[in-house]
Amino acid sequence: MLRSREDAIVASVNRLLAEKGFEAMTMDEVAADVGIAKASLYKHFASKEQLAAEAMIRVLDRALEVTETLQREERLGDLDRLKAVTRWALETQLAGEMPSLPAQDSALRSTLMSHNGYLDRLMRLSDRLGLWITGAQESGALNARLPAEVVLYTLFARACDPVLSLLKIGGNYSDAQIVDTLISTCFDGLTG
Amino acid sequence: MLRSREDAIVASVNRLLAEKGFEAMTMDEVAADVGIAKASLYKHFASKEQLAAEAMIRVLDRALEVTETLQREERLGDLDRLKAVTRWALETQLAGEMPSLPAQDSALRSTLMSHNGYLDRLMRLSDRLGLWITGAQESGALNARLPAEVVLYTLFARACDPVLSLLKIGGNYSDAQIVDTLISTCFDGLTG
DNA sequence: GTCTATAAGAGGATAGAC
DNA sequence: GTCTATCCTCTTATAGAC
Repeated sequence: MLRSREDAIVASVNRLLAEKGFEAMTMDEVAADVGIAKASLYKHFASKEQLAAEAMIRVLDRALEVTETLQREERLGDLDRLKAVTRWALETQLAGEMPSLPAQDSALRSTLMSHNGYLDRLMRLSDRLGLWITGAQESGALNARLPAEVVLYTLFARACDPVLSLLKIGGNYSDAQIVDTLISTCFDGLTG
Repeated sequence: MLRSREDAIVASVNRLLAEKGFEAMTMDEVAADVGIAKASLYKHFASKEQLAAEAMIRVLDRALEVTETLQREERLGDLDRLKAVTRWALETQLAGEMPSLPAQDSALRSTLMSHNGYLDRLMRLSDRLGLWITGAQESGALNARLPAEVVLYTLFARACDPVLSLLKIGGNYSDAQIVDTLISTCFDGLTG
């Protein structure tokens, strides 16, 4: 019961973070969205930063599940796997479930960087993606002149790319078209 | 004299916006950075949002100058021009002079969307880039299956791409390497 | 136009009863 | 663990003297 209440809180936080970002999200909104008093939030989580960290952990866990499933698909090449996990991230963003954190907020960053649960998951995910990246580079499917670090950062950034929300707001394309287009521009570039 | 004072204010705002973003920048910091009292700021500019709009206008004016210079270079193709203006944007970001605004803040967005000076410049820039985009697509230099809107949004987004600051923080690459790499991933993709 | 001082309000976090 | 009520700090913006 406590667990499901906390799940509900984190689910609300996740959605609000995706919708408005960390700074614009207020603890009053979270409490109202969950349907409890603000003070009760603090019985479950120590701070707004901790709440954001829990939401990120939830997303990282889902990403790790996705990568594990893709790893088991033996008919897939490493480039296919990278595209598939990118597709999952774009679809998650499209569904309004990809929390967006500020790139440089100091208070939040220091909380995240000292949060072992978060760091552990982030490193496990980075390691797995790193293996796919070097694998795809060795097979020639990915540009081998790009440092693996650049590829990794690019994929993480594309998972939160504001281009998706601009296209969504424009309303001229279906969700599937948006995802396909962004996969194409990310991997094949604008020159195609 | 009034003009140069206001120039100094906007220059500080521009730098602070690039460094910390709109929400993290405070009017106290701006006043301290310029070296005047906070109340004096409000004799020049009505609000924090107006200040951000002025900083954006300054950047858009510089972008328009860059595009005009590139338009006059007759030996360049449209794709070369698009790459050159993207390069300028990345170098501006590297120099800590590209203001970063939140993608979805409502108060700021409504100020910007009702600011004629801002809107006018944004549309003039978009129009010019739009001509280059369709030109490059017609000559086959740019993927003609991509809607011009997608290309335009992608270029705007890459001008503020967080990947640049991640690579800069990492410290493993020179500024020139970072810019070349991001131009490459943007136009040629990760597959190369 | 610049300053000091302060209003006004938002938002994170807590006290203390139940 | 939940609530109401409140604290406290930060930040935007303004008042009013010079």
